[in-house]
Amino acid sequence: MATLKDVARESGLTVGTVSRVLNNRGYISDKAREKVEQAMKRLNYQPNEVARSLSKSSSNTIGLIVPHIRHPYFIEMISHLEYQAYQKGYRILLCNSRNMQEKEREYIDICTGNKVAGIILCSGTVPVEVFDKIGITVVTIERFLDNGTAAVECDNRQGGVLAAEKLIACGCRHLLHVGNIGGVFMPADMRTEGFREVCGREHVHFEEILTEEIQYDSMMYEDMLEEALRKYPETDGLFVNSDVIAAQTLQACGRLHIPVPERLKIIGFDDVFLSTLTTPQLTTIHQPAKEMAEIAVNLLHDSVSGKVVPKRTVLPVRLVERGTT
Amino acid sequence: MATLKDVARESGLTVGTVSRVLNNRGYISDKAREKVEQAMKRLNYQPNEVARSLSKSSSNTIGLIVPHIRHPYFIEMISHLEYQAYQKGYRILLCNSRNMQEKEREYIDICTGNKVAGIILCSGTVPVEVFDKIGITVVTIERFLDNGTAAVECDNRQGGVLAAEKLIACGCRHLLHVGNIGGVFMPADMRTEGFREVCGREHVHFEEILTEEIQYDSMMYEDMLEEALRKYPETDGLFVNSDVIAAQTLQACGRLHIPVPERLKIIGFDDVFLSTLTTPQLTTIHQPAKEMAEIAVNLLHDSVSGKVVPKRTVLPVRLVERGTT
DNA sequence: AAAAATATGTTAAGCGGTTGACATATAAAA
DNA sequence: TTTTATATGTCAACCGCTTAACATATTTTT
Repeated sequence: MATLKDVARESGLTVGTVSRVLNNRGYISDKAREKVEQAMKRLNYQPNEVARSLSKSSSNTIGLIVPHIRHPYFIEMISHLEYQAYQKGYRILLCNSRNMQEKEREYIDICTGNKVAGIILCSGTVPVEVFDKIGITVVTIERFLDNGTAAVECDNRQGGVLAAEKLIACGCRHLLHVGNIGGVFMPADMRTEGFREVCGREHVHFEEILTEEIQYDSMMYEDMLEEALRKYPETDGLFVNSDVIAAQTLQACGRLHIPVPERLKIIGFDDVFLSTLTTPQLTTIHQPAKEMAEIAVNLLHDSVSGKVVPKRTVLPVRLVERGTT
Repeated sequence: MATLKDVARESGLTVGTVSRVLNNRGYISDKAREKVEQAMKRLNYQPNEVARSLSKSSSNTIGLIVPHIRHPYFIEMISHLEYQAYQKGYRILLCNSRNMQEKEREYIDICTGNKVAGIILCSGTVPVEVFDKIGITVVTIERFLDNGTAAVECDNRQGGVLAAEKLIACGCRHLLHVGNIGGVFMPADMRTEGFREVCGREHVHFEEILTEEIQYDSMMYEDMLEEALRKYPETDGLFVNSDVIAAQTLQACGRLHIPVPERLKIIGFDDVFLSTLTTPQLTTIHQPAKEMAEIAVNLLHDSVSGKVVPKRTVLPVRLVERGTT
């Protein structure tokens, strides 16, 4: 494999000049640039990114920490983030915390050890202090770190509001909401707030169920939903915190012979690919994942470049009506 | 950030000894190991993987090249591969070729530039020669490189056989198969072979449709399927090359008022998460993604370690019967 | 008691690119 | 013509870890 030195020799220039060309630094004539490029082509030169990273003590890799690769929401995020990162010359080091503090910690160490440019954090099992110590730029997506870390989120509260309003407008009077387990605060918890607010204002009765982590990890919500629908048989409107839950609710409804949307209306959250593949298709709250990903990468890039970045970016959601309402 | 030198000073030993401890090389006494570990803990030492990779001119990162992150099949693969890699001390550099030769080439360059330990290739838009040149260990999953590269695949032909036999056993007499577009050979093409074979042997009439890349990339098969079902209205048994296609076929059937499985039976392929979320749930050919991922990582690891590895590993598939048959 | 195995130290080159200090040469501007 | 901007060369340190060569000391084995 050819090195910078080889390119210097081949082009009749020095490493200094070649490096200048490579990094667009200082004075370079078109002639020199041309010569260097020719030489690189002839030698099929491939810069050694590892050496580069070492000498700059920073790579162009972004550590992407998610709690769950297979969860449709994170799939969308990963996909969009990869694309945005690629566009800006970053690579993605994929870190799956599996919602376990230990694994998340290890992956954080791996990120620092690999001198990532920054971390995009979609997981949240680790205390803030850990991030304070490592001295790496972090941007969160739909997570909250209480130390001023730049965060990108969607308007979760508004999502809850839209869902409740829609269900009530559809004539539902016995609502049920499946939200996140308490514990650490997450932006997604605000969905519940918005939902409660509207129900209160409109004097509509509602019940609440919080999902456990084990369900989140395994994406097995079916039994829980079946149980819930048995417990609250009068339920005629359901707002759940993800399309995965909504899809599994449909399965449960099938078993319980509850016609949707006739006897039960369902609204999910995220608007992922899956939501158009169920029968009926899911009415859901659209989360602008693409834009969130783009903004997250931009924030990271700007932040790494020393720019001042907004600490909080909230993007609008919207209701997408399909077949379950 | 503490360096090896700091650890050496702190432990009262030399870099040589510390490095020996870190890499489990040469003679080390338990006392020395203890001292080093204590010092590392006190200094909160984190080895600089970049420096390590530079000096070994190889990192512990695996370049994972997929053609499509959002496609349910690759999601499963990515998820399993991440886990297996993590278990063996490898990281994942996520590369999405988007089924474009140019992007795949670029990502290959990125992999070499980043001195990945090896590449796991689930994409296949680039000619073999490219891989011959780069001198990096490659393992393919469900792809074929005509240069002896180790490949992991499932028994695709058998999958086609099982599907055809099942449909025929269910009484279907007008079969339709949706397979891959021609062009480059892929193991998945063997599904079609197996299917044809059984239909021929059993004298059952069948039609074939090949999907275009644009559909694969966008995962928009619905219109195509609707058209196909219009073109072959007598179809009573359908075998498609992925669960995504099967799920979208169900949507098309909904619009065309074709009852499944009463008037049309459908068998998908892959057995991904999605297949239990449609209505009815998908009968499908189970691909042992977890095992394939594990084997792929093992092959890569062994191959990198200089061991001789099998050039071809074929894993069994099985029919999973659910609601569409 | 001699030989071999074990354990650590010392030193320094090497991985490949970055960067700064300083020198020098040419072209453009004042 | 002098000054200034532009362009390149030279040299060497540095990023942090690995590794080989060689020396030396302590144990263990024969």
